[in-house]
Amino acid sequence: MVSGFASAGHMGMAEECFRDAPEKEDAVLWTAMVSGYMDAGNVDKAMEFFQAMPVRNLVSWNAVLAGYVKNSRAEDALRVFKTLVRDANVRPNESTLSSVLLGCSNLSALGLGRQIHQWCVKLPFSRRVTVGTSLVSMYCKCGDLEGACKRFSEMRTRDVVAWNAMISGYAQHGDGREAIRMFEKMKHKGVEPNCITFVAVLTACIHTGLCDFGIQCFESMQEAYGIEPRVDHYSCMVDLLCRAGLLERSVNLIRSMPFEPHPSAYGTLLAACRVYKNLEFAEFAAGKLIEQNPQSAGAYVQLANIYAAANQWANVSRVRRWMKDNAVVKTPGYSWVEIKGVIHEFRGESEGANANEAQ
DNA sequence: CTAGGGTTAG
Repeated sequence: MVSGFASAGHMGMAEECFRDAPEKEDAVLWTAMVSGYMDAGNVDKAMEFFQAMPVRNLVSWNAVLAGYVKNSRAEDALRVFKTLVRDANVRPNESTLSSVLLGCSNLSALGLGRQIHQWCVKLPFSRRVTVGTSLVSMYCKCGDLEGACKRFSEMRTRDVVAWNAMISGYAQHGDGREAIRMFEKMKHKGVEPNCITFVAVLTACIHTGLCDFGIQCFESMQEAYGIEPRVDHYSCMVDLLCRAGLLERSVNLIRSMPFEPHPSAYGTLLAACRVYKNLEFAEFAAGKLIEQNPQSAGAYVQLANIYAAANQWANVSRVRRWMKDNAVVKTPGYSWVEIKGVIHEFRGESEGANANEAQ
């Protein structure tokens, strides 16, 4: 019940249940509170519970480790990992390693990642898929693509997740063609791609400018693999089409989506409209963005700039009035400089909906 | 109760 409330984000209820529990020594109960608060982003509360635990097991330690990483506190995660290895009377397992390697990735701490890699080779479970995949991912994110390839080739079994890590690694490093080659190889080996595979492949297409192949993938994921595209797939497609200058196709795709697109899709479109000087679609994209977030200045400014570039000054002032009517708050820009030990702060113009001087 | 893979604009 405690973990039920915790996973639903009702920490108040979870805490009530926790207090009423008959067995106070139960590590499972305490760990549910720790991970519940970690998931809710309340690291301090989570650690209060962890410190107060009468009995800790490996899962409790892993919950703290994973929680720190999730809440972008990788340094703390690594600190906990050191104490875990040194003086906690628990032996790390796969999930310990996954979390700590992800922590290394977030810090781009390649040296430390390598050290942990060397150290974990000796462990009995080091050859499992999960550990291998975590290593591949860590090497990719720390910029050592060669290291990632080595780990990948050492793996005895490679499931979808392992392939996805390698494919997206190539895609992230701008080697879209190699990513696509891996994708073909994966299919050849009989591993079924899943929805995340296609996000990685579409990303690779974006980076490599392979518009037609991307469209082909998008279609085949539905027809050949029965995977329904999600918001992220649509976002990739919008980006792909926009970069190729196919604005109309991109708008049609957005219109055909069975759900609301991610706001960034409109942002991508708007930016592309500026490049390709398309006023009609710019109005459409900016309108949607403003509808979703009328107080934010970004879309108005973009739109006004597009009109200005087309010498449509009447429209520029229309956008300005529109901004005023919606009481747009422009977050003021700050800058500071240190002169002889004194910090001088400057604040940009904050009021006034002057679309030209913004940006 | 913990734990491996994911993207894009400016």
